[in-house]
Amino acid sequence: MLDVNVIRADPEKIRTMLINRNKSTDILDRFLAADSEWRALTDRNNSLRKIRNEESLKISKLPKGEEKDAAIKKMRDVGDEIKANDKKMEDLELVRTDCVLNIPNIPHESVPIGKDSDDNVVVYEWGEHRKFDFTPKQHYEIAEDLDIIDFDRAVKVAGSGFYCLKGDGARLERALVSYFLDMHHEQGYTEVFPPVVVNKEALIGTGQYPNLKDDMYHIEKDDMFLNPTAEVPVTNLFQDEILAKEDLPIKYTAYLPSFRREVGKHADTKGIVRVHEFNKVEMVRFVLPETSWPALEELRNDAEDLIKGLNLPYRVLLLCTGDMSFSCAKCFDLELYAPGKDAWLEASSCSNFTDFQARRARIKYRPEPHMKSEFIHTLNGSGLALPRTMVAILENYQNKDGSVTIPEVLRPYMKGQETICKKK
RNA sequence: GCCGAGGUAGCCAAGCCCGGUAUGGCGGCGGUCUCGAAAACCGCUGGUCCCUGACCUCGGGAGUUCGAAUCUCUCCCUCGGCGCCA
Repeated sequence: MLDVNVIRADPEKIRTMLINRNKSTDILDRFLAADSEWRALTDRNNSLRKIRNEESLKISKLPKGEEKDAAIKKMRDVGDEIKANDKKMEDLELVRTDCVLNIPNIPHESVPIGKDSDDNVVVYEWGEHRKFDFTPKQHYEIAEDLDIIDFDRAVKVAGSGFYCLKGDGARLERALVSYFLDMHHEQGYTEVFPPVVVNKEALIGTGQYPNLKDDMYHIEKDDMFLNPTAEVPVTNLFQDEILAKEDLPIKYTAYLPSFRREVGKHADTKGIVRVHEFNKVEMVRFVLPETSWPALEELRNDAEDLIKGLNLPYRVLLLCTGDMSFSCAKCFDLELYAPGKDAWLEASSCSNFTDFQARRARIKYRPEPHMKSEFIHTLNGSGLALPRTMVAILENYQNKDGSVTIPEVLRPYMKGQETICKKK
């Protein structure tokens, strides 16, 4: 959520931003109209309340009689007008809130202006693309040959878009989670395991609600949602808090399943590149405003170190204005190269949300004792999404005989095992 | 799920029955004093705005009233007891 004062002060800046983000500017005009009317009514009610407060106190001191009755009658009219104005304001408030909750964050000046993913900028690539002396297979072929992922039986349990890891596949998943969390621990993050089910307030806090509401699983009876990303429960842990300045920065990491309905997205239906439920390790940082830009670089480095450790080729993308998600001021995607598919797979998204989420979730700090509290800045990044890391490992580490070599850093987590071979 | 007790400022409490300006303590910050500190004393210590001032704020929302922390309804949360249960 943007500061409404910023919107009022320079609406044209917001208009340009919306255009750069490929969004309609109607929302801005609706906001401005509702806001000015709302403000006028607020002022009117403010002065009416002042009168009522003063007169009510006088009434309490008047003796019973005609004078008192007349004063009460007069105040009854004032009360009625206040109530009528409140009623009008209710509708305006709905429009105002709806608008302000749907206006995206302002991109940082270093973000390239562009229409869609074609305009994203490749910052750099890392790692050699392996030369194969055979035709590399796709991950689902490898996985099915090795019997480490069962797609068909998972469908019986949950439907399409779900999968079941098995044997060394399940063990590899667990090894990856442990490796990620241990690395983050060394990078100074505190591990948390928050609830997997989140409420609407939390989703508003991080910006998934209302604009992504149709892409989440909703538990109607309790009006709860299945977590779409650990960013939601972790960031909202500090909802409505004023954090001590000396406690910042706070660095949290969490391993949590994530759920996405993926409506209307039909690409990559085969395999585990796009699925409804996937595990992810997430990093979240709560920082002082003046430190959030260097913190974004650090966060990205933390994620990159995981990939480097696994020795997977990857590239860093700087997302353009049109492709960036709603709450971001700036976002880097880390994409792993998958040679079987011959494609780049997004395994991490590292973003600075500046004060956008903090304002929605009301997370503040006090710059100096007795000074007004101010919003902190929040950042998060995947470190990393499990399925796509799994895909990249299977495809990059596959051998001619159908086996897969286990990356060295994961072997300690798998009792020293070096390869995943076909069971006889 | 049922019954009971609660939710008041950073923290702890009073006020609620019986409606009339949000009361005290702790902690924190500043000042006086001191070589310095402690103690003592004084002041400050929720939010918004068009900031000499006003309005809002007692878990959320609605209602009654000239006026609601206080009365009524409703929802949420915490604690305790009972029931059910992996």
